[in-house]
Amino acid sequence: MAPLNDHLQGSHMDSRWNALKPEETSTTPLYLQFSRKLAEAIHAGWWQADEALPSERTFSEELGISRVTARKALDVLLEQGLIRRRHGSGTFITPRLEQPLSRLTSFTEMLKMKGFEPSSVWLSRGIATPTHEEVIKLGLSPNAQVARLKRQRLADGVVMAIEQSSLPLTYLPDPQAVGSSLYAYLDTMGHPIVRALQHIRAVNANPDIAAIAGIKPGEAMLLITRIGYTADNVAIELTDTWCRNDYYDFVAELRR
Amino acid sequence: MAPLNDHLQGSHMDSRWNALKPEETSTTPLYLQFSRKLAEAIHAGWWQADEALPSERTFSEELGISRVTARKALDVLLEQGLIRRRHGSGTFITPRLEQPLSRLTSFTEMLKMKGFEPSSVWLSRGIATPTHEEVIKLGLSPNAQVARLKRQRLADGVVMAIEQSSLPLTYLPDPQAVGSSLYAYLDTMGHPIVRALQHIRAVNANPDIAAIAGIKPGEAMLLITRIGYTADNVAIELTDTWCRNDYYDFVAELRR
DNA sequence: AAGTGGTCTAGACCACATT
DNA sequence: ATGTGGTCTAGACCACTTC
Repeated sequence: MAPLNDHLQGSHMDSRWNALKPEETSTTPLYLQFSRKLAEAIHAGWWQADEALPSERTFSEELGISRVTARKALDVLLEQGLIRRRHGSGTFITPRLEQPLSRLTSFTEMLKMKGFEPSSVWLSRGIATPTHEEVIKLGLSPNAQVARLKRQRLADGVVMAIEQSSLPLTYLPDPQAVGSSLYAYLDTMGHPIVRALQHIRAVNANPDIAAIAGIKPGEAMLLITRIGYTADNVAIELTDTWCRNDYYDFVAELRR
Repeated sequence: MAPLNDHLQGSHMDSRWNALKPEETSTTPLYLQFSRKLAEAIHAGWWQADEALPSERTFSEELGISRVTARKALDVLLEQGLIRRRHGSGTFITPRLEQPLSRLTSFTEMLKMKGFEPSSVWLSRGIATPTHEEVIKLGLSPNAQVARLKRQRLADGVVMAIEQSSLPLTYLPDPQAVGSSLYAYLDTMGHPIVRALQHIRAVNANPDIAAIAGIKPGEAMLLITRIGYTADNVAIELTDTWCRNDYYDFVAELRR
């Protein structure tokens, strides 16, 4: 028991252990319950940056779960970049400044982290005959039609990106029904997108896009083409996002 | 024993099991040994796309390792997108077409996958006084100097990218000593880079870069700024990579 | 009903870091 | 020497898919 931590070992920590304990009634896996609760605790600032968490064995004993399970929960947070492990030394909170890591920080996530308020404005929503690209990438039959959605993405009122999505009409029969979140709508319709492939490349803004985005034609933009798949591995979403490079950049963390 | 697989269960599979068995002498963890060998086997085409692998229990018994260990090895390949699991059904090879997934496919990786032969040509290697950006991002002291390396990245003889790296002179005292791989050199010097943050954004090519890259000024390029960290979490590498957008694009897979 | 992946346990040993 | 993360085991039960 390190003396330095004594102020945390009394009733303070007792109530904290309780907050981390798994619910008897819940059916979700123990390690997921614990990993979520621990993530909340970290975000709530229970520990300082670079401060060591309780050891895996301590978690195990205090929470009444096996060490393997506790460790598996920590694996999840490690994967998210929330914590780091030092062999023989301990498990540590990743400093906030270095946290924009994880896989690929994107879209509204980054904006929210930077403190912006994201919003969006519909430019058009309707039904169209698919382009050649859409037919191929969405695997459409020859006469099928697509729902096409186009909108501006704003942060604090400034246009940051233009987004155009196409979906087979069979999956989105009424484009007008989509609220502010396409993904949320697909969830409620029973066709959630669970996986997506994103191609990221650079393009010069064409006059149309430039006008809508409020930049000069020819300016470099990031063009992200996303293909979204359902759990059945069917491609049902093709989205192009033109991002203003002066407001947008992507951060990715690589490890060896 | 499914009759359909009988042709794989005889001597064929016997020799295969041996190829997957861990080495008695090796000190590397069992699950890593197995995961590597299995990855090789998959790339060697032991199984077809969408074909089921042997079950976790089968691997466990045949290889003399516990199921937990076998499963942990499979976790690694799952993470890489090489396999997929279907609860109650089995573990399956990911079709090649969908494999450019993983985290973020980049640089020479993608080229090699597409069958190109990567190479590089030095444009300059020397010592310089750091820019303001370098001082800040590398945390240099006021009078420190940097080693600066600049090169063309080619694939099958065509320029695909321009890369400029800066490192504190203390970590790279002799820029001329670097061979074809900066990372390999740093490894041998005892300062391996284990983690890197990459910022990806779009820029218009300036005349200098355009000339070297063989494109028109103003063309959109991907600019990747990478900061590489050692195990001690010290930033020792700052690299800008300008990528020709007609040859380069990044692919990332997202999951929910 | 049988086979598969998904979760969980209790205990063990090793390698590394700190003291 | 002690504590920590890293690996490994043998066995168990559940949930899902397939037949």
